[in-house]
Amino acid sequence: MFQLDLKSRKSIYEQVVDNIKELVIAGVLNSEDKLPSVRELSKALTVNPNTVQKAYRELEYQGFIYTVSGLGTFVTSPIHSVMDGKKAHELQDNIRRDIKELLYMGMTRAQINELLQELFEERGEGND
Amino acid sequence: MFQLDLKSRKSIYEQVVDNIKELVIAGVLNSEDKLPSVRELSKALTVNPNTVQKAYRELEYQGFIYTVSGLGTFVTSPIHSVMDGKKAHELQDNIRRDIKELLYMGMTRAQINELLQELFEERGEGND
DNA sequence: GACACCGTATTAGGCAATATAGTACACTGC
DNA sequence: GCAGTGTACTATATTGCCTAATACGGTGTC
Repeated sequence: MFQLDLKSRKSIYEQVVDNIKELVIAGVLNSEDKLPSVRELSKALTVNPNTVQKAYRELEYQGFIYTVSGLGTFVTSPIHSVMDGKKAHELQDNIRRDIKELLYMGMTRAQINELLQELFEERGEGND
Repeated sequence: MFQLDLKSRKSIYEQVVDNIKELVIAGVLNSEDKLPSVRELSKALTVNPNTVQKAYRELEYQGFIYTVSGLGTFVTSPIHSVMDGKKAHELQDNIRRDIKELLYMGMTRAQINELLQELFEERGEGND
């Protein structure tokens, strides 16, 4: 499914969270898709089931997945996690902080606009 | 100088790093300004001198400040920390990741452009 | 009901990072 | 010399992460 970087400063469960989040956002995992079970994924990654469980709990808290006891865990449809105000705020604050730092380092406004342009094109976004 | 949030998930030294970084980027602390001494700031924040020292070491590593033994620590002129490739890359990756997440959550391209617009205006930036 | 699969909870221990405390050393300017 | 600066070191307590092992309850199949 994905690889772990044991040399990373990030903890394992954080890496699991980030990787799955990316798969969902990129559309590799779609709404209502079933995720690997805790035991299955823990075996595949050769980590402890508790570690995977912690990652799933975090992903559920963030609204990306939901679980049905006895059945498994599934990808939430995006409509359910729409604009959780607090989270959107945090993301925007992060972006603001990072862009300010890039500007301080000498990056130009044009270069930043270019970065966004590439992102939008990559997603085949419209103009709204 | 600033306040610490002891309830935060962030460690103390990280909060010190972030706060000082913001002061530098916002222009509250200017190039060649002298920072409070390790002992002075640790007393003001009622934390251990070692914790402040760790924060200063990190800020020096990131290129925001420099130290002269026996004299103190000072703000680096921005020209010295220009576009450290690795760091700029990390920042851009962060921005990419956060914007993708915002788009997934339903934020529109227009709203994101607006966010940037506000940032640029706030800084009184030109058009390049 | 038996069984296999799911998520979940609990307890325990090891390890690393964080923060504290205290002490010591080298450098600079007066 | 002295006061102020950064820096280094040891030791300790606390916290978070990760592992290990075990147990419990829900669901679907037979």
